[in-house]
Amino acid sequence: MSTKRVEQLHAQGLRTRACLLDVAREVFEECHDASLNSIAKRAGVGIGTLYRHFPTREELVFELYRDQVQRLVLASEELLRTHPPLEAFRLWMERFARYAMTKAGLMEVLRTATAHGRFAQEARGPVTGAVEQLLAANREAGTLREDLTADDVLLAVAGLYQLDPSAEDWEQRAHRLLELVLCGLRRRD
Amino acid sequence: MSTKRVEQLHAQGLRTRACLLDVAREVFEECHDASLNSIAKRAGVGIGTLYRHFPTREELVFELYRDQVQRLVLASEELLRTHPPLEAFRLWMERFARYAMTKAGLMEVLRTATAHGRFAQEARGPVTGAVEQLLAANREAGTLREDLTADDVLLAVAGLYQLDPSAEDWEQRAHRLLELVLCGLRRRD
DNA sequence: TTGTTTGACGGAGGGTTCTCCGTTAAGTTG
DNA sequence: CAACTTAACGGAGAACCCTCCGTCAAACAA
Repeated sequence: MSTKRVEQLHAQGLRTRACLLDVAREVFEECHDASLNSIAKRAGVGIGTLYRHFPTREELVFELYRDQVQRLVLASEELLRTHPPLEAFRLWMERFARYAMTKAGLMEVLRTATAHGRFAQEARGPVTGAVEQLLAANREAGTLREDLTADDVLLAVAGLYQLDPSAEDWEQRAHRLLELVLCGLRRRD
Repeated sequence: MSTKRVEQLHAQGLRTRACLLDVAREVFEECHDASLNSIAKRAGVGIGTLYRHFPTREELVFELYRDQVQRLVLASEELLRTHPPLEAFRLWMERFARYAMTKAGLMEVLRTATAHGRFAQEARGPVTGAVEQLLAANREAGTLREDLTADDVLLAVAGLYQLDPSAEDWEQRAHRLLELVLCGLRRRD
C-alpha cells in the first residue's frame, strides 16, 4: 500500500514525466539535436518542469535509451551461451558498434554510460558489467590477455564515438577498428 | 611591395587579431572553457569582431595551438632520425598523449585536427601526415602490419580523448591504452 | 585634396541552456 | 471538511552562442 501511496503522491509528476519521454522520443526521431525548449513546448509543459525531471540533457537521453542499453547488456549473456567466448566477445563488440551508430543519440548515451570519471567509475555502469562478463569468460578460456580490465576495452573502442554515422563508410571503419583492438587484446602465444 | 600593401590594408585587422590571440591564450590559461564573450570584452573588442576573425571557437583554439601541433608533427621526423622505427612510433604516441592531456584545450585541438569527416579527410590534417611518416618507416622495417592507415591509428588512440586530465591516473591509463593499441598494430609473426 | 571603395568594427537580436522562485494544487492530517 | 504540507508547475531571467547589418575609417584613385 505504502508504495502505491507514494505513487499517488507523485501521480501528476509521473504522468508528465512519461509524457516528456514520449514527446522527446518523438522529437529526437525528427531531429537528434532538438532544443529542450521545443520538447517542453510540444509537451505543453514549462521548461522548468522538464529540467526538474531531467536536470541535464544527458539524463533525458539516457532515460530514453535505458532499455536499449539494457538489451545490449543482456546480449552478452545470450552470446556467451551460444558461442565460444572469443567469438561472443567479437560479436558483442560488433553489436555494440552497431547500436552506437544506428540510433542517433544512443551513441551519446553509450559514451557517457561508459565514460570514465563519472557513472562508470563509481556506479559501475551496466555496460562495464557486460564487458567484464565477456572478459571473464575469455580469461577462463585463455583466449585473451589476462591483465585486461573492462576499462581498457571500453577505452580502446572509444574511437567508435568519433565515427560519423551519416558517412557511408562508418561500418567499414568500425570493423577495422574492432579488428585492430581485438588483435591487441589477444593473448600472445 | 604589393604584399606589404596587402598587409597595410589589413593593418588594423592584423593587430586586433594578434591581440585577440594574446588575450585568448591568457584567458584560457585561467579557465579552459571561458566564454568567447569574456575574451572579446577583455580584448576591448566587440563580439562580432571576434567572430569574424575566428568564426568558431574551434578555429580560435586551433590557431592558439597551431605551433604546438606543428612541433608535435616535427617531432615525428626527429624521432625517426634518432630511434628505430617501432620505438619512434611508440615514443611519438606517448608524446601525443602527453601533449593532448597536458595543455587544457590542446586536446580539443588534436581531436578536431585528427577528426574524421572534416579537416583530416580533405585537408589531410598535419597530424595525419606525421602518423603516415611513422607508418611508412615501420612498414619498411616490417615491424607493423602493412594494411594500416593513419586513420586507423588515430581512431585507435581516440580513447585518449575520453581521459580526464584532472584525474591522477590518466597517465597510467593512457600508457595501458597505447600499449594495447601497439599490440594490435604489430605485425603478427 | 576629395570622393569612393572596401575591410573592420560594434553591438543589437534571436535562439539555447540552465536556475530560481512564486504559485498552484494534490494529498494528508486533525 | 478545513487547514496544512509538500511536490509539481510555469516562466521570468541570466548567461551564452552565433548571425547580421549599419557605421566608420583606412587605403586608394582621380
